[in-house]
Amino acid sequence: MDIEQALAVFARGTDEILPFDELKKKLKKNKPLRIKAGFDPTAPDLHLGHTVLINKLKQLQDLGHKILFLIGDFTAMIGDPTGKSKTRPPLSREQIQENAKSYTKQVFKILDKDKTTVVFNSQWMDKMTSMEFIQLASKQTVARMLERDDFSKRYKSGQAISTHEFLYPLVQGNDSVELKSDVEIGGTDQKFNLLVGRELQKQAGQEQQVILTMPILEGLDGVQKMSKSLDNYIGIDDAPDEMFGKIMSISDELMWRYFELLSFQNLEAIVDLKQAMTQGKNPRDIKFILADEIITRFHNSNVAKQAQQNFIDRFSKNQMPDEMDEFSFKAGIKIANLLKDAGLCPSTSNAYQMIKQGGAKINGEKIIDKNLEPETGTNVYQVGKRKFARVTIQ
RNA sequence: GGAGGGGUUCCCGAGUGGUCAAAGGGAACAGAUUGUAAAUCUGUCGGCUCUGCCUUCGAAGGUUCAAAUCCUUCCCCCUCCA
Repeated sequence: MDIEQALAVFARGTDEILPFDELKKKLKKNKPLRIKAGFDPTAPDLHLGHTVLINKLKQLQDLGHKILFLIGDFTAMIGDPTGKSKTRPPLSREQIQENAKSYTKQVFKILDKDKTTVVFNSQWMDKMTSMEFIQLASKQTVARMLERDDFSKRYKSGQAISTHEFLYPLVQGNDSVELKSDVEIGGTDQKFNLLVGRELQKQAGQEQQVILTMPILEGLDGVQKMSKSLDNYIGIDDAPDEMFGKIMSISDELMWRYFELLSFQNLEAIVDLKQAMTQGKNPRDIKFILADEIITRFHNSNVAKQAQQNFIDRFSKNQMPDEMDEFSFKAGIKIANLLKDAGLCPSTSNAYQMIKQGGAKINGEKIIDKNLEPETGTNVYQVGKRKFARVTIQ
């Protein structure tokens, strides 16, 4: 493969590559590059948002470059301030260990385990003395830190910024020095942190890393970035039916964004789909294609087909799902308590409201009487369109 | 260290003694519509033994028939001056 082709692989789907010419120079040396990507083990489950970046790593790995998969176990204790409007609560060592384990396990669904080097930044950060840490801190100015969009916003709007949050970009940058990385990949929101790495490498007399930023994937709401804490994510460990449902619930507009960032289909194929839609193809069916590809990737093709069938049965034909949680209660229980205890409503107050609004059903029949005490027998209870439970009254 | 401003229900944000479970907006949830899309309309949105009762307005005390609102102490945040 020549350099131009390799560059095309680097560039596909990226937001920015800075500086582009330096990447070219690095590639001309015809040696495997050291590609660094850092992950904060704050959330134990990977979601599709993370995979935008991991997919890119996979592509570069296939080109023969060396992937340095950095788990920021030390930095996690600081809490990355990126994109946050508030200080993050620091994590304990134990939590981080747990999260890191589940991280690597999931990541190797995409990356080739044997060709990936996993490193933890505590490996060198734990050995750093206070003096060295202060020296590190001296390499950046407060004014420069405040250039960061999220810091300056918080500062201007009168929100707290703790001093330790300034240390995050420095530690991340220092990781690049330790790893002698040639390229660092991150989300667009990481741009500042990635650039600090360049600066620190320069001060350390190293060849500077090229930074490559990937777009941030929006969550199911289509507005905020996909994240676990906002609960707008599709986890790569999600059950097939759940994945399917979530993908179907995204807006048409967002669907194209997902195609662009998550699908491995080539760009021409996506253009064809867009054209088909303007010519009257049901957008729902195009979403089916997306769902199929993604579920096949993380599960398999058969399950993906099954998930689609389940979806059609349940929502298009309005059937009940086959599998649901089962509960058993003693006779005399009031309907509101039953709905709460079966996990269909968060509280009895909420249950009364659902009944009032006609959102609660038994075997598909709306519940009218809010004081109902269901008779003995097994029935399917439902709240809204997607919460079901099979309940036996004894 | 000094001066001032502020902490309200998931978020933003009104409320300065009773009419406050607390305006308004956002998010979310339910119903109608539908492609479990968007948009729109309607309703809900602390808890419970649910036409009533209980607990919330940074924390703890106090004043009062009555407090998110007044007083005291404490904790936290912000701004300006040093």
